[in-house]
Amino acid sequence: MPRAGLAPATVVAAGAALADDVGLANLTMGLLAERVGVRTPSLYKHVDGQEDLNRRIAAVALGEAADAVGRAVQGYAGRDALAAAARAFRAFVVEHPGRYAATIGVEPSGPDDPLAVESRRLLDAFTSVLRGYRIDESDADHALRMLRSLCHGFAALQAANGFQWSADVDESFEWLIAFADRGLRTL
Amino acid sequence: MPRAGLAPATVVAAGAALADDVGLANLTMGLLAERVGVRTPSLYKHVDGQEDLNRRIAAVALGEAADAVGRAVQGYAGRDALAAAARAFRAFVVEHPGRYAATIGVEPSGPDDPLAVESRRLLDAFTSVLRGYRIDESDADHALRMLRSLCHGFAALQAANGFQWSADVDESFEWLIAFADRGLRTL
DNA sequence: AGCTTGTAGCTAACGATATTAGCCAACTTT
DNA sequence: AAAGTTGGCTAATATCGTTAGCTACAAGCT
Repeated sequence: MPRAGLAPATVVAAGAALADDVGLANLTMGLLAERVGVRTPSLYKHVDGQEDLNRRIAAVALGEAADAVGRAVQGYAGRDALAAAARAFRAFVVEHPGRYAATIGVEPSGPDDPLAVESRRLLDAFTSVLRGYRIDESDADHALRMLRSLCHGFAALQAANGFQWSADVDESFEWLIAFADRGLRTL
Repeated sequence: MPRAGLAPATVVAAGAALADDVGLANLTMGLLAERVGVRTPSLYKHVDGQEDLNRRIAAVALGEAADAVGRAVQGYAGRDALAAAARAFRAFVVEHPGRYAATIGVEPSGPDDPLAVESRRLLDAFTSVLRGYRIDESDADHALRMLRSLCHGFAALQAANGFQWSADVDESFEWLIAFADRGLRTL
């Protein structure tokens, strides 16, 4: 039996892709094993179990999101930066619903946990957006939380098909960006 | 073997309470059976399986949330109504994280699905808040979605311990209410 | 009262899934 | 080439969700 040449990173990447394909809830060890061409128990040589796998997928997702947002923001400031960041974030969630779902509800075990590191990177990307506004020191944390809540809430609701009625979702999102921008400019 | 005198509603209520206690992810049929004093398979006489149970819990949660928000809003308008609604909603989510989690990702099967009915009631409660503001017809849907995203996002992030750093979470929430109020008044 | 009938609850059993134990062969290192 | 490390395998176990089929309780009818 020839070796498959797996590595933890390979397994995690495949897991993330599979989660996007079939939904995080349907991500099973058997399915993942099949995807990487190996029998189920072999996965445990690379990953510590389902919880560990989930954490690793979440870390990857947060890192990718941070990259996407950071890249999108480059060269922009103020409203343009806000719009770019929000759009990039939402695009990521829409394209990768499975791995994004893995990030919901996971808690970093400590400040050195890759999860915490990547999470901080994503936060930093949004913080840089806020630098384009004249925001009082005392408002900074609140504003950041507002942005996160807005983006996360919208993305989560959309991913869950939470917006059922009429109006166009893209239009609502643009409206929401304009709303946040106006509010941030008049603090 | 004396009968336990169960009814679907009893089972669902116990399931919701149990979800709040142990977390939705740890809500198992065996645990629920034990809680209501019955063997596992007996639950299936009242509920159609785990998915059905989840849907029913979600419907209950949405109904309760709608009641709470509707009650809180009574007698208030404008900013006061907004603050009351937002606080009531968040309080509900914080006190009932399990049943609220059950509402995320469930899709009503049709317009008569209790899930859809209760969901609409909650939406209506928030809509009534918006009536206190001078909002253009074309903005109404977007504003409603903004409100939902904000509330859901904040509640979800808090429930997941997503706010790790310094600033006080309650303070942030009040800041967020003020932010939304200002934005809605200057549409 | 006795009989009938619907059904709540039970035991037994099955299938899926995560996980562990223990073996063996394939690479790596010297 | 020998030794050691380790990735992959088969086999086995535990936990869940779920179904099948039996039994006995309770309500209604004669």
